[in-house]
Amino acid sequence: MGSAPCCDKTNVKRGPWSPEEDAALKSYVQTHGTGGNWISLPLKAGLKRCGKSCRLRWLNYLRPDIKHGGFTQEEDDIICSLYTQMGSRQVVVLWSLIASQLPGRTDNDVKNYWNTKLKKKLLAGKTTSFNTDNNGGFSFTDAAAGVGYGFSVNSTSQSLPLDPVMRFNSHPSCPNLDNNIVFVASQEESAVSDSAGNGYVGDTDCVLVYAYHQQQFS
DNA sequence: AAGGCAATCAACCGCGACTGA
DNA sequence: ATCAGTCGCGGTTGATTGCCT
Repeated sequence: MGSAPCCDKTNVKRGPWSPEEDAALKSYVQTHGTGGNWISLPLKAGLKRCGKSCRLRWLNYLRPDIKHGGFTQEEDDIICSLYTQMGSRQVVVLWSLIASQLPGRTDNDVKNYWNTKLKKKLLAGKTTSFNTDNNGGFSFTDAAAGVGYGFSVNSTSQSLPLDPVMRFNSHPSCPNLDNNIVFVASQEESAVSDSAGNGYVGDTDCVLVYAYHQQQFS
């Protein structure tokens, strides 16, 4: 059972907001507040918009404390640092949590900034590849450093953990990278697992990972 | 000048979580 | 305990802008 639609999509305006709509929404919220109900707000404010759209517009653009413009180096560092800590522990990145550490920035801002700028910035630096085979074996290559590690599954390594990071660290020939591996993108969603060892499926050709050390951001 | 392409970012979508009746 | 309504989130899309040829 999915959620009930929040509005009649045939009767709401979509797409970019006009200055008039911005003014109407801003004026209404500043005068009356949201009333704890975004769904009924557009009607009261005289807007032909979906309540969710109003909420997003207010939170991401119209709020008085929103900071517009480019990110500072300090903000870059905070985002990278938090992403590193989260990315190695879970598949879903909590953009709202990262944004909460950056006054005036929204989760949408941070997410966009990461996807368009920071991710590429890191890729241009120390890039690595993570390859798996059909038996659960894998290799780890750091192109920038010109170093590669890996192993094949055999009778003695079958008991390694499912989680690729744990498996990597469990293997005697591999360095213990622990928090410094971050799973950023994969060719198959199923190739990404959480650090608890759940859900990793090694049926993909290659999982791209970034491995970098904390001191890069210190 | 114009067309193609890539980058950017505002906005939308879908779904799980939460809350109150 | 259940259910409907709403919120809030991450992921994705698409319009716009700017650059390059």
